[in-house]
Amino acid sequence: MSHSEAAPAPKRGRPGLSRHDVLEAAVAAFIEHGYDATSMGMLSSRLGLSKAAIYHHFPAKVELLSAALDEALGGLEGVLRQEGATTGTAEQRLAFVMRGAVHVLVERLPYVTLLLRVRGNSEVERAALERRRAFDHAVTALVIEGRNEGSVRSDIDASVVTRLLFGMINSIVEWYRPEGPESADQLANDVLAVALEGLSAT
Amino acid sequence: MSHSEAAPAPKRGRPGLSRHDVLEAAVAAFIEHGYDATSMGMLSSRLGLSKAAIYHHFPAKVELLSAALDEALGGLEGVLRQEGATTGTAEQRLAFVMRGAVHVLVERLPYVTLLLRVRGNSEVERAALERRRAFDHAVTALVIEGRNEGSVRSDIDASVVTRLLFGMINSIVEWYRPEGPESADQLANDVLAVALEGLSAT
DNA sequence: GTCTATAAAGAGATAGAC
DNA sequence: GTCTATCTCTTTATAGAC
Repeated sequence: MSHSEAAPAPKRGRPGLSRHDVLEAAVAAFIEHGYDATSMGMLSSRLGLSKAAIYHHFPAKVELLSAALDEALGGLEGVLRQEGATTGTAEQRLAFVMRGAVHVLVERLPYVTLLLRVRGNSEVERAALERRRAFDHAVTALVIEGRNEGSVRSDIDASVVTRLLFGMINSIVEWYRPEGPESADQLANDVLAVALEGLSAT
Repeated sequence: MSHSEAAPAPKRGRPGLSRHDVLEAAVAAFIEHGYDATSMGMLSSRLGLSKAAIYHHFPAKVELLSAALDEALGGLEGVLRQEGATTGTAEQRLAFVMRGAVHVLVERLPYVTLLLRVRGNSEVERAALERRRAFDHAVTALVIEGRNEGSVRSDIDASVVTRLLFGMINSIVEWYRPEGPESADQLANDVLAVALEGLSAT
């Protein structure tokens, strides 16, 4: 193991802020004001640190964004690599991916929130959008398999269905708070129920 | 009728840009880069106009935002005032409001897109969020009536159902383009179908 | 209705001390 | 690992000519 920057473990005394502390505060600020509109000065006052000190942890503002987006995308891509995403009927795999996406969204809420606000205004943002599109395509493929299998309704365009489905799931970042009454698991159950069965009674 | 600023009709010759032209360009830029991150310089180069000239049409940057948000909120509030929103069963009224929201969203796409990105970082934004919350509350009330009536499923929390429902509807701004193959009416039908019946076959 | 010029403040980033 | 000081560029907005 290297001796520099490898272990962000809380060294005793007052070692200053860790890379992770800085990233967390930055993501919170980016969500509040938008990435472009968040100045290094705002970050430094939130952290109780000078602007220059932030550059010790990250070489540029855009690296903060890049690290945050990677955190979100890694989680979503991880769901597709799990066994449940490749085993069973299309219906089972689709349900697994939806449930997994809800869990990632809840467990990495600020990072995914930031990802969903990216519009492609820089190289870093465009690269993130590209990875997000790849994830969406994988889900659309599952929806199409489900139609062929007869488990997903086929009277509506597959990509419209996928978009509405993920519109519903992604909208969770707008209101869900982990400290609230509903657990991630309950939430995932509710989302699955509404998405599959609709909101009509019976 | 007053003679100044009343009729934005295309006066002959080259009368310069209208207030509406400026607003449209500003909203497009705000959507691309975010309100705070959009500079008056960016607007002026999009319009082929100097920065100073924009101040002839709007006294401040924030007035552009205010006018745009009012356009979106006026449309949504208008749906609630129509007869279909106050007549019939809760199920019928809820369907009417959902359909109406989809139509407003499509017809005023850029304005609603901007509204959905507002986070409350200024007085103008907070006022818009307040009006949006009032709209959401009216819809939640319809969902609750639907549950009491027996037409909306009651095994899931009413506000969760409402949020998922409008999460789905609002997500349309992320991908729908009026020049595409689907009309607003078809889209509204698809949204109603998926929201009410779910995406499972049968 | 649009322009040039400018004011005053804030942006991202760097140098070098401690 | 954090600081102060500073560089250079861009920001919103205004003044005043045409």
